[in-house]
Amino acid sequence: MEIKEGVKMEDASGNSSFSDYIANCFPVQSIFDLSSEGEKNSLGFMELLGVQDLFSPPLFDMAAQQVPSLIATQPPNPTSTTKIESPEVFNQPATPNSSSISSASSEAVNDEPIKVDDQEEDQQKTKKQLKPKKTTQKRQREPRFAFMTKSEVDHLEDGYRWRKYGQKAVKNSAFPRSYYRCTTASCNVKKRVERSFSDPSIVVTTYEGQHTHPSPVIPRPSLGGAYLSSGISARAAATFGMPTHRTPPSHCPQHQQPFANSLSPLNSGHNVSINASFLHERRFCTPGSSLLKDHGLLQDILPLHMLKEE
DNA sequence: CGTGTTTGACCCGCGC
DNA sequence: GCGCGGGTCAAACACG
Repeated sequence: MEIKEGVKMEDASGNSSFSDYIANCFPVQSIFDLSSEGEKNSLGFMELLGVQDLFSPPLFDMAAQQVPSLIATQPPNPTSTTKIESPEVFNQPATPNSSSISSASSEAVNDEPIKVDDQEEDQQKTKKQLKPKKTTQKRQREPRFAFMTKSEVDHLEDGYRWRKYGQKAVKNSAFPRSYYRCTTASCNVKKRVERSFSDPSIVVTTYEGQHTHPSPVIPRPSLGGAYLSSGISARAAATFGMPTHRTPPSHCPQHQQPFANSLSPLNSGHNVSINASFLHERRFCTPGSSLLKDHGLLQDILPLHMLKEE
């Protein structure tokens, strides 16, 4: 059983797709559709990842600059995109080995990058429920990203600790939706986990907000380990809820294959983007590969050929 | 005892 | 205004 993930567009504000989000070892598809307000959304991918404060700026400046443009220019793929149900847009697999259905989600209604103010607002809005006082300010939501993961388990390991705070039955779905919140005190990241109505084997994990902290689960392991050795890869993956090998779940034996060659939609024609963040994983797919020299964090960000060029 | 889950109640936004 | 559905709270409970 393989895990297949993707990112879907929450609320279907757009329909451009990253149909080839992740292929080979970890076939993940995604759409980081920033449409509607997306074109003017300056929210960098890494910012959305919540890693902007966690890693060295140059690398992520690059990614943040390139990724949105890729997103903006990423044309809808009529051959691989299938609207299964409205309003959410799903992506049918474009490749045989990538059966993940995915689309990207961002509810970044603002073109402003996420700032601390947003987090404060988020805290306020949560408290607001307890207080009868109602502000006239319309509730603002964090950017959301949804991954569709083909898995038997609902709650996938992503390196972060989550506390379930609610569960609701979903209309038109036999499967309930679970609500999780990052257990870290200062972190407001939430995620929803639900099974796809159209395909119960697919788990839709929707992340909302950004982690304000590194992944608390299992510190960086030694090189050559079976787990991620890259904080970036791990965090990037974890931020998006991508299963990593940092915490190989016993309940998920071989489901979670390392993802490599990932995020190809972001990657198409550019080879620079978040997908490179998962490049590292490939080393686990092909451990014998001597082509991959250790470039440290850079290797997690830059594709191999770029490293060679530099 | 600390942490996480369950679950009914409540709040809020939205459409009619 | 009302009802519906989504989202959240928080007490009770389970577990290691």
